[in-house]
Amino acid sequence: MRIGELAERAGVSTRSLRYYEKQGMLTARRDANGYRVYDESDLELVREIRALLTVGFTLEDARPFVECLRAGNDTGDACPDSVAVYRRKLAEIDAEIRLLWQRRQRVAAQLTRACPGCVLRDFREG
Amino acid sequence: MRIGELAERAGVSTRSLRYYEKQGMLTARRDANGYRVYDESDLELVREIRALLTVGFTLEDARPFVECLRAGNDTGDACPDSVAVYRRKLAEIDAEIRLLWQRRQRVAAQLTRACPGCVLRDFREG
DNA sequence: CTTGACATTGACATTGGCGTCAAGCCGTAC
DNA sequence: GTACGGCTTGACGCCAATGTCAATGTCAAG
Repeated sequence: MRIGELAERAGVSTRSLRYYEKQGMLTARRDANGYRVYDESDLELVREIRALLTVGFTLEDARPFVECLRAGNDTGDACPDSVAVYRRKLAEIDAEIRLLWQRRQRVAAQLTRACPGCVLRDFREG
Repeated sequence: MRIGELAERAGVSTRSLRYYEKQGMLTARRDANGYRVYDESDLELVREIRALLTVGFTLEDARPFVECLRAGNDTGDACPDSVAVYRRKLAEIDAEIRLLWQRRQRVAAQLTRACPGCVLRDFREG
């Protein structure tokens, strides 16, 4: 299939597919016209990438998963590098949540100080 | 005082101060040389901005606080607009935390599936 | 006079994942 | 032949908050 069909089937823009290719996440054969040609495995690959991006992974984070799939595994997370990324991302997410929570506490404290009753009123209203 | 001293005392770069000025967050008198001249109230203002930035506010978020201080209030959050920003930021932070939490759950589920025992082992180790 | 520390403005680089043109080639249908 | 849609590459825009030149001006000390 060509880039338009792959984009359609994977639910991404053609722009994104070319971007992924430029980042080395995707490779495409070319036909006589120079048009990119993809097969079913490329579709799976793009779907893997999208699934990871939607849970907050970066493209770089997704790289080991892509390489794992390319190596012939049926899932991208069948390789130790991918599992390591899972664990690292979990830690990152936890750190972010802690940071956000601290900020929340500080802002809530400021709000309470600036406008006593505001926070309490929130709880009663919502 | 001039820009270098203000930067030093507020703990920011001179580059940042000029940027704040370009964004309309800070105004400076100029002496005969064209050099920016600041007073103590400007220092307070910059400190207010920094305090807000460090809890995750954007410069735009900080604008009502700056205007509140300029209006003669002794704290930046003495005005309703500032309080409104507090409330909005609280809601934003809560939304972010919820999103991160959902992601965390999904990643944890994937990790468990890809490597049963990994998550449990984390709890035992740490 | 020169050096050096400070000041000025302006503009480009960074990070990420694209959207959105722009200009042109390819192929098919009419 | 021409119109249309899909493909190609390339490049700029966006968001935030600076960092980092670059080229030049100012001022006090030696």
